Amino acid sequence: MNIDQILDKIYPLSAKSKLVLKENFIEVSFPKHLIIIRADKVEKNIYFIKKGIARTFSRIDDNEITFSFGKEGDTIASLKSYIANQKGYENIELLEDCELYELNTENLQNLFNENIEIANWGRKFAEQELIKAEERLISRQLGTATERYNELLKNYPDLIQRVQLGHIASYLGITQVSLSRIRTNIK
Amino acid sequence: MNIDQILDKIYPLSAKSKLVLKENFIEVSFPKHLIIIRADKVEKNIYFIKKGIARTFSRIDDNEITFSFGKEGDTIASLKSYIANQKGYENIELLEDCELYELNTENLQNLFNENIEIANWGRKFAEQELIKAEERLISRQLGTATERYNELLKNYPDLIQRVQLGHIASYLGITQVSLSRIRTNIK
DNA sequence: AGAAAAATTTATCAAATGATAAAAAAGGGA
DNA sequence: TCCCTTTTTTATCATTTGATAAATTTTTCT
Repeated sequence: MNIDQILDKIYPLSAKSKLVLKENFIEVSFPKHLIIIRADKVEKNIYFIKKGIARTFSRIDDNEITFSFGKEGDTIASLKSYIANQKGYENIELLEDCELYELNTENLQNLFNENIEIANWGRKFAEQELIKAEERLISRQLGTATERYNELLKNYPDLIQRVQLGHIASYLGITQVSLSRIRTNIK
Repeated sequence: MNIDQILDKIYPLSAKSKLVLKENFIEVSFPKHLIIIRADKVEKNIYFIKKGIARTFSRIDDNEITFSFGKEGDTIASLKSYIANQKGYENIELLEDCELYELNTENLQNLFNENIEIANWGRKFAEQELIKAEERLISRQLGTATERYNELLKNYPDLIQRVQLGHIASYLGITQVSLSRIRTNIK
């Protein structure tokens, strides 16, 4: 998924504004297992996934909780850093070798104040992330772990192939052992 | 909490832009128990709470799940309606007699395209809701029901006084009976 | 105030999940 | 390929939470 597709999906910009915004992106590659965003740091960059997959998680006294998975076209960001310039809650780990579009956000605030199209692009970006956050919140609260696992299988059949079970278990809010049990019963 | 305080808290507007935006608000009062936002409808209005308290919830085959509580200064909105003009996931019920600022959103899209300050106000509004949604998602996933109840008590001591236990239980993701049990053990 | 409705507590039993440990299977690197 | 590490499965027992029902307390309405 290329940068034009990613930008257009958020909000359609004029050719001119798009050029101005695109100047702030660079294309980068990072290896599997890299933790690209750290919970204890204020991050200056956000990323859009060109190719690969990532997961957002927090560590709570020895336990890891996975909040979301991101794939091609999705965002990798410390929202607290991006929005409030404060250190965030989440770590983000690359689960495959990834090609990313990196956006340094220091200059973005100036663009928001100068260019109304880019301001609205930023508005839509936040709004779309907000809808996704709400959907995650709702799906997490609905039904049993078994139901949520089946839901996940239905909506993201490729995820199971690309992500290890322990991460999926922590996404579902159960232990890896419980998920293994559930899978046995489904078969 | 008056409308100027609410608007300023989101993003500081020039006097002129603030007047333009404020023209779209009206002050309204509604009684306790009213369901002001319905999950099965596309809602044209969003609200800010001047006085009172509300809860956001979904009904899933006979069970109710409370996603959030809102108090003075908070927003009451069907995010899907506001952002995507589609029917939302959530019902919103007033838990007290409420005084609200009602914002009809049909004209808001035009303002976003015409006034860069208001566009940035809308951006900040979405960003702040996004941070809140993320915090809810994280807090819901952390620790046992007992820990989450104690956390809630610490952060919102007045909530217990104003909201009935069944709603708090469904917010914590447990049954009312379980919460009652937990409270007995804490004492 | 008094009656009716709603909310909360208490109790019992069943089901789901956690914690731990150990075995089996899969994956990665020299 | 082979060895070592990581991941997944399986098993056992303890704990938490759910479902249901009934009793008690609180709230609401006239």
